[in-house]
Amino acid sequence: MLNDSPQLDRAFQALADPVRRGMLARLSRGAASVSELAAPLDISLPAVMQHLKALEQSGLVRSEKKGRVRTVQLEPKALSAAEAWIAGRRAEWEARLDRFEAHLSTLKRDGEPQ
Amino acid sequence: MLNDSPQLDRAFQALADPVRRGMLARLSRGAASVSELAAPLDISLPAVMQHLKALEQSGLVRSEKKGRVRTVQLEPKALSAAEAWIAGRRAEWEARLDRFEAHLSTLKRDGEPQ
DNA sequence: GAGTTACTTAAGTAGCCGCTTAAGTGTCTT
DNA sequence: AAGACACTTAAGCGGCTACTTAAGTAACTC
Repeated sequence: MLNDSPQLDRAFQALADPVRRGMLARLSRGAASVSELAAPLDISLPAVMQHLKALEQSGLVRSEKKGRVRTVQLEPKALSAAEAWIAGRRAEWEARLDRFEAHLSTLKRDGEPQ
Repeated sequence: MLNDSPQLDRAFQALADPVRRGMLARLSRGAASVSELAAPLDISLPAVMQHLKALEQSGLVRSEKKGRVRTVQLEPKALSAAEAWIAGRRAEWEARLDRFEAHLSTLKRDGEPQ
């Protein structure tokens, strides 16, 4: 498990903003243009562009321009990477708890050794 | 699904820093004191305290002081909350993809209607 | 009670973040 | 060719972040 990953930094950083999470939520229901992403938001277009840039650099999103319209898509791989990091830590913690509880019940069954 | 959650903001923000992810990784192997957390790090103790504060405010970690030692523990609930948000978006996206592919194979079987 | 240990608080600083307005740049539409 | 549209770039600004050093405070240890 690699904690020192600029890619994970960027992914979690991107996820830390409610505006960007909103954009991701919208994108999870299907690809969208920049203006479609901007429509429900109360911020300027350039601000949206900057959020989009953060999302692209984190790898959470991919976009392509056709004519004058840029279409943005979710990139589930980066989403998985972030999810997996968390899941890994939680799994480790819970495995440790399980071992501890197993140990406790052993003591209960056999009586404290020595 | 709630994107406008300061708690999620703080959790992902906390996860966005490699030092804090390192601390969480250490804690997933068991509780630790502040100095134990600080030992492998090349930063001052006050800096560690500030990271710890970020982790506590995000709910990812809980700590308790006994005598002069503060012991820090992972809080799997907050970890799950962050994990679940990501999983939710990914699930939605993948369900959409599945429907789309099912639709494609319908077309292939039945021929394009109209 | 004097020193050591384990934090803790305070204050200051450099750099990044999210936003804005203003001014482009290509691409359709008429 | 003129205008509208969908971004895109640039520049600036206030607030937050991640440190630092210096100076506490409270709990052990001798």
